[in-house]
Parts: sequence; C-alpha cells; structure tokens
Amino acid sequence: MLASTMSCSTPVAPPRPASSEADATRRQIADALRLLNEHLGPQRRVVHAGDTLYQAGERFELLYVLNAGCFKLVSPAADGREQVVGLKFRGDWLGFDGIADGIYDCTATAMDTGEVWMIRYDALLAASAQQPALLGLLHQAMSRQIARDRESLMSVCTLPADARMADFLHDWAESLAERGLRTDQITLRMTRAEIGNHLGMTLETASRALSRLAREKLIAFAGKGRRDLQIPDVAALSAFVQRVIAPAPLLQ
Amino acid sequence: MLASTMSCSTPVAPPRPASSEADATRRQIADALRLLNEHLGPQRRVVHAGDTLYQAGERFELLYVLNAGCFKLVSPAADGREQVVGLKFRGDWLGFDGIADGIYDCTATAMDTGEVWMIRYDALLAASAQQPALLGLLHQAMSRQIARDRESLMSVCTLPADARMADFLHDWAESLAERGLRTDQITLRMTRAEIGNHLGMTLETASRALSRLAREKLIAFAGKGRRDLQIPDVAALSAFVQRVIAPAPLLQ
DNA sequence: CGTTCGATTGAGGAAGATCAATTAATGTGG
DNA sequence: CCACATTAATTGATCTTCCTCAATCGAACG
Repeated sequence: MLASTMSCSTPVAPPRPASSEADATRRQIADALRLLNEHLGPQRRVVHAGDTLYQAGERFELLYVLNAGCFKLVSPAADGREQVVGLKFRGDWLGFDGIADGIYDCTATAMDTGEVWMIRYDALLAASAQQPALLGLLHQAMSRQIARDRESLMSVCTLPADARMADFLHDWAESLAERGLRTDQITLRMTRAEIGNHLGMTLETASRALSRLAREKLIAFAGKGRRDLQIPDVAALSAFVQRVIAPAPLLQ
Repeated sequence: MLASTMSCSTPVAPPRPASSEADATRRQIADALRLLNEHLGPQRRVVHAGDTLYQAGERFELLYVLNAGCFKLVSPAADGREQVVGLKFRGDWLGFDGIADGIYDCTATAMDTGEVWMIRYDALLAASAQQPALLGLLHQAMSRQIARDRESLMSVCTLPADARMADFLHDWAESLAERGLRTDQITLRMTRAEIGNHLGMTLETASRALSRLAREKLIAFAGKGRRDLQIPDVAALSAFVQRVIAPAPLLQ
C-alpha cells in the first residue's frame, strides 16, 4: 500500500521506540482507515505535488481522507489575500469546510506524492445508518480539526516569531511521529513565503527564525538545499517555546 | 421567549430593512432551533454574565445551543497562556471541541444574560436516526465553525492592528445583524485586555486602535463608559480594511 | 469618599516589516 | 553539458509598528 512508501519524510521505522501516545494515534488512524475501507470501499486517487483535490468555490460533494502524502489548505479572501490555513497528513480529513454551504472555501493542494480516499458525503451519511461508528469517525475528525485550528490561533496570537516557528516545527514533527514516520529528517515542502504566510510573518522573518533556530542547534539543515531539515530533539523545540514564554524564571 | 429580550445589543427591530442574506440566516437559525426543540425537547438553562457552561478539562457530555445572550470561549494552554478563541451568539453551538476526546478543551463563559439549550450528544445521535435533519444541523454548525476559525486566523495573520480591530467589529456587527439585532448600538462585553488577547495584540494597542477608529468616525462611543459603541456604517468598516490592504490603488 | 479596576495616553525601546543586495538552487535552450 | 535565466533563500540596513513601562483619568462599588 502506498502509505508505506510515500510521505513528507523518509518513511522508515521511527528512529526510536515511539511513545505509547504516538502508538495510540497510529492505531486510531489505522482503525479509522480500515473502517472506512470496509464500509465504504472508497475510490482511491493518487496525487502528485501540485495536484489539487478541490478549489475554493467548487461545489462540495466529497470528503477526502488522506492515506499518504501531505497537503496544504489555502484559503483565499475576497480581496486577494491568501492564507495557508492548515497542513494535512495521513489520517486527516479534508473538505469539512464545504459541508455548511455546499461549497468548498479553500483549496487543497498536494505537496507531495500521495494517495487520498474519496468519500461521498451522502454515501457516508447513508452508510452510517448501518454503521454508527462511521459517524463517530467523522465527528471525531471534525472536532479535532476545530481544536487544532484553535491551537494555531493561539500560537499566532501569543508567540513571537522564533517561538512560533519552533512551535510550528514541533507540531509538524509530532504529526509525523504520531504516524510512525521519522522526525529526524523532515522535508518542508513549502517555500519560506508559504511558511511565513501560515505563521503570520514575512518570508524574511521566517528565514531568519529558521537561521536562529539552526544557530541554537535546535534544527539543522540536511541535504544540499535548505528544505530538508533535521530535528535532533523534538522536545527541545517545545522547551524553547516555554523558555520564550516564561519571562525570567531564574534568580528569584 | 427569552430570545427577544436578551442579547448583546439592544434587541429591537433592526434599524433598517435587513438584507435578504441576513434574513436567510435568521430563518436558518429559527428553523434549526425549532427542529431541535421538536425532536429533542432540550433542557433549558438561563445564564448570567460570568456563568460557565463548561470548563476546559471537564468531561464532555453535552453540546449547547445558544438561544439568547453571548458567550466567549477561552482556551488555556498547558503553560498558562490563555486565548479567547471565539465568541458565540444566538444559534451558535458550543462544545464541539469535546467530541474528539471526551473532554472539553476550552471554557465557555457567558458575557451576558442568556439562555442555552442543552443537547446530550448521545441523545442527538440517537434522535438523528429517526430525523436525519438533526445530523445536518450538527454538521452544518461544525463546518461553519471551522470556516469561521480560519477567518480569524487570516485576520490575525494578514491585517495590522487597526484593520484587525475594524474587521473584528465588522464581524461582530454582522453577527448581530444576521440575527436581527441592531448594530448601531452594541455593547462589547469584554475588557480591552480580552479583545486584545483575541486579536493578538496588547490591551494598549487595542485601546489605541479603538481610539483611532473613533477619530476616523468609523465608530463612536455611546453611553458614559467606553464599552457601548455605535457603528454608524458597518460597510465602512470593511471598506477601511480594504483600504489598509490595498497598497496604493490611486494614481496608476 | 476613597479604593479598585478598566481605559486612555505618552515616551521609549524592541520586534518585525520593508527595501535591497547577494548567493544558492533549479530550470531552459543552445 | 554548459551558459544563462529564473526562482528561492539569506543577510544586511533602515524604518514602521507594536510592545513595554508608566502616569493619569474615569467609572463602579463598598
């Protein structure tokens, strides 16, 4: 299955025994996918970097569940502003924003080779009459998304640029870890401009933040370009965030 | 019914014929409440300013639908940070964040006298077997919330402080208008610190932003205190946002 | 009537945006 | 395969915005 050969980071066994929490998440994802597969036999679609699943403004019909690869969600405003509002990994659902008004309001673009399962919303509802657990999956995924979006908002609202970048990388690495992918070697498939946009800073500030984190050995650039990076210690990233928040815990 | 006597703004007929769009929203809300009432006969609860429906960390059991009044949602981070992640008005649902893990992860506090309907999540699911429209309501509300949260993120990420404040006031006014409440006289039931927190700025910056908007006649302070304010022209607020975004559309 | 809390306003400083130049990576046509 | 064009990333210099610190004012409350 594609899941084991595609992803944003090199998809081999995790470098260290995954925590039980990460294990739980991975099992949850596997169970969810199995359930969907058994009861809906969803149509598959292989995507390549740059492919879009749907565009803002299109009529909503399908939800997508990501089996491999990674996606970005870009939301356009009427006035031309664009915002990277989210990143999606294996097990994540896409398209919820279309349910309310029958129109997607962002664009989902693959950043990587991957595979998505297409779920007709009406078919899902119909099938969930027989199999209520399907509904549980949907609600859980939507609920999680709401919670995750709030964390993004908090990050942007309460952290300075460097910490925001650290928090972002931490989340990314954790998302990979939860899925059993290695986190010591990840590839950001976004430009500095896109990362900056997502984090509410300019591309220059994003670049500088990465440079500073590298200078402090919290990350390291692998490969030739500066898109592959290495996170020696994921926990050190959140420690950095904490340190920035805590004003002066020393001497007192 | 309480709906007609309580709200964040003086609850009389709208000052001008509501747009058909606002009408549609109002009808949608009324229909949704009727449906919930008929099929679930939800228990009611009257709340007063400061009451909480649930706290972050509590076990999830109930969803709430707001019939009157307004609420704020505050999300606490492990490290002590707090973020006002949303504001809720009549017709809005509260508690979605609890579905995924069975635990609420924010605190819902009334900012006003109001009435909420309590919906047992399991009862809702059970009832929706007979009445699929109930499920539609739930999904629509969750989907809308996801879309709205993204708009918040975009506002924080792309707008300078003044425009962010203008956008915030515009959204607030529009939320009231959609519900048939007057928008020319609204009461912000939050301190400057809370508003600033929600918008990712300090309380001083929030205060200055309000002062500047007042200086430009986009808002006016009513009453004696500075919590009641008047929005002579809601559209002018979004025009202001546009003006800030557009670099220099003149002469060229 | 004083106390307290919230709001406003000012002055100074710091974080981040903008402008600009340089370098590195990628792609293209010869 | 190389020269060249193009796009992304980095870094520096400057300027703006916003934060921080502080003082003052106003309203609400006991």
